[in-house]
Amino acid sequence: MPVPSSVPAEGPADRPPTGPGAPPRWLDAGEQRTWRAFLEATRIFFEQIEGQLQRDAAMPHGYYEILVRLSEAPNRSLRMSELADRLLSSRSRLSHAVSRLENAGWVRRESAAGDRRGWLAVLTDDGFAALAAAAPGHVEAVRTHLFDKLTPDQVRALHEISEAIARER
Amino acid sequence: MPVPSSVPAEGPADRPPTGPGAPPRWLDAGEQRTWRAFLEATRIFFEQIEGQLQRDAAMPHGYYEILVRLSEAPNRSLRMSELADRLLSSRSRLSHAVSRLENAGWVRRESAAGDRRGWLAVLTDDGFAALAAAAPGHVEAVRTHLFDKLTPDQVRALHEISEAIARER
DNA sequence: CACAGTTAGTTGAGTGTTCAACCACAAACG
DNA sequence: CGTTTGTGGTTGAACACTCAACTAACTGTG
Repeated sequence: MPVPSSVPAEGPADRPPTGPGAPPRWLDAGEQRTWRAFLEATRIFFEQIEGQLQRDAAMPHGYYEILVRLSEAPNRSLRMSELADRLLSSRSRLSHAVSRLENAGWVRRESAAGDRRGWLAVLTDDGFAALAAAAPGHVEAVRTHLFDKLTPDQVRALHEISEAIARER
Repeated sequence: MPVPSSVPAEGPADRPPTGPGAPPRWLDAGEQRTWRAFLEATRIFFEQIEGQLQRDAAMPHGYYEILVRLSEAPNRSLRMSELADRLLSSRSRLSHAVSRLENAGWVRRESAAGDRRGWLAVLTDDGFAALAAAAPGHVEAVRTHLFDKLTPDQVRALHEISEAIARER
């Protein structure tokens, strides 16, 4: 017997409509199917993306994104905190990741002018080359496993759905 | 300058239309926006889900899913390989995870009858209780961060999109 | 200008995932 | 039947992420 298998019997009628004491708003059968399909799809998709990048370019997708953001920035460099914000990454995660990218010679740290607490992450030429080498295979994977599987209407819908999910926080 | 910033100049006209030698099919500006919105949405969403479960139930979402699948199975038990298949999990990941769940007293291993290589993962009463305690908060989070943000049409679309992405592999 | 509070960033420990190597048993094959 | 090949599952090392604690420098306030 699954725990949230179906809508359970309602609690007493005088319960408040929300809050910690309220009965859980279980998913109905259709929602349950949508939820599991969504989990399955994202799992399969990101596994493909991650796998392709790891196999062909020896980097996790998160590191690829760091390189992309840096490559787009003026002077191919960005303050650590600014980079973390754009990537929706914790400072800690970014700090660890940049350390590894630095060891690989793809990124270099430079202390920020005017704020002695601050550091810039700078994309090196080697880093740019690694990104340029990785990009075609990665884009192809995104096409194959995402865009090619959807109709133009579905792509539009996915865009709107994504923005709705990301809205507020 | 971003690496895949726009559609690049086409290569020689006698190039093959696909294969490793073909020019990359870069994302156009709209696809790029959709792709980034999708990444952002999934990142935000899973961070919420993971965070809620970690805070309130001290388990990662992957472990919650193991408990759910076991709770749904006859005798609350499943062969390791069957469980791995249903979760789209590697055997290694599942093996490590079940070891931890075993240490927590939430799952127990039982050798499978008839195949001395095989093992069953069995949900314990403590495990069921932990799942039952975690479920309401988790379901609420799924509602808040997914279903509540979408219109019924969008939920339907998300279901179809998810199935399309998961189709074939 | 002292000092309380905030911001930038790093660090290390703990946890989870991957990958390749591995052992034990089962099935298939000549 | 004995040997090969496949399957079920585990293991340990390497890597990545999280969380909390921490240092250092900046900012605002009286």
